[in-house]
Amino acid sequence: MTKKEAIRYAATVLFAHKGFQETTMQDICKVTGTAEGTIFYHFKSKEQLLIAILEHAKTRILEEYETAFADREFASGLDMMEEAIAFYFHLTGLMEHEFTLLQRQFPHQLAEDNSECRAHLAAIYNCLTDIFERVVRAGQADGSMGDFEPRGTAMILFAMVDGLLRLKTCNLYEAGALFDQLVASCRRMLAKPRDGSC
Amino acid sequence: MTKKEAIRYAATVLFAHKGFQETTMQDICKVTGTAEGTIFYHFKSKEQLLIAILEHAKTRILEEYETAFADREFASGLDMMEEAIAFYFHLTGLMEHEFTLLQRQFPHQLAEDNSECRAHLAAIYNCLTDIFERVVRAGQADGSMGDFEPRGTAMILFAMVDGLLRLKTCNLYEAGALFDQLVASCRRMLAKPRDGSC
DNA sequence: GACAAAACCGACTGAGTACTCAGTCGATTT
DNA sequence: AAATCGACTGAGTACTCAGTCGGTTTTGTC
Repeated sequence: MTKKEAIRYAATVLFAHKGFQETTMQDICKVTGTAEGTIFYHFKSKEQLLIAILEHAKTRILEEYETAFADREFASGLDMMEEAIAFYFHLTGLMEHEFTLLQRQFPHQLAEDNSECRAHLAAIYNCLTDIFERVVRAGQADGSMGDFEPRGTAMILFAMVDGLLRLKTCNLYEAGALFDQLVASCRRMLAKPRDGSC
Repeated sequence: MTKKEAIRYAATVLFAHKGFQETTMQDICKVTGTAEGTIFYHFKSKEQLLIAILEHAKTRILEEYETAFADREFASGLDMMEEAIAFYFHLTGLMEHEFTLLQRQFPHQLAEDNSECRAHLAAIYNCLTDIFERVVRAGQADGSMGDFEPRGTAMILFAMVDGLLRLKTCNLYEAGALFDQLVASCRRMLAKPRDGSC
């Protein structure tokens, strides 16, 4: 790992767990064993360091998405939904620190007046919500899901998974323990309603 | 409004939207038109000011809960669920700044090594999640809901509502627009499965 | 080995920041 | 009229932190 990568990684961990403002450049120095000047040699400001972290996270998330969903076939929309939730859990395990960071407000705050930051965040969230929208459309196409408005339903699914992850971040509940229950709940929520005629 | 209340209110708004570390005591002075010393006369430190805010939020939430749910009868668990979600949306409108603040990490961070703060947060989250647990138990008692593990189901419901609210806080989606769809989704998720025999 | 460029170092700067404290002022009590 | 009180003031203090700059080391190339 190059020194630049080490700095970015250390900053990711520290920003995620201590906060942006709460992390000093000297904290990053201590962890990586570099001098302050070195950080500013590679990243021209603390803000640019954060943006580099977000860009890297975006790139990795899009890559993981490609390998997980490109050229895949699913038995039904409901099965694809299960796969999508599993992918989300897998991703948050793989990129734990990055997701903790994304759950914080400072990236969204920076996004308000920094278009580069805004673009990275938008790419990440579009990718994550589009997965669920694709799921709903696929389920409706193959008849395994009811006729619900796709975008809104996708946002509800995303809110469920993301909300559950937040409980973990805030030490309120161990999200992983609810995986099976979550999938079962989503199946009942999305399945085509059986009409009473029989 | 007394000066002390004005300071607490201004701090709530500023902490919620700018962050704790990012808000200076001088910011609060400007908004309230007081001198710096006055803040420290009423609250012995910046941290104690935050704790006072959380205590006040806790008190109000518990009060609102009392008036909304004490001595109420519901036609069924499913109807009570709808009422619970409506209550949550109502509350987040009423105490917008407090909820934005609760969605931030710094209260949870302070809670780690401040037992007073931890107690206030625990009281708030226990109240909010207990509502949903009561809903599930009531629904199972009257037969309108399936036989799902109550605590886990309550956490999923809470994650849905809280996750949706977060989308709003992060400017990703207007949560209110999904209220009807959310309620309908939860009904399908919780309703007793009709077995195929007929 | 010579040389340039890239990478790295760490003491230093100056703009803030939380908190203090001696003192003001109007109201109430003695 | 004197004494007491408590809310409030704002300049001062000790300290922190992002960012700079002049210098040193490492690396790649001929």
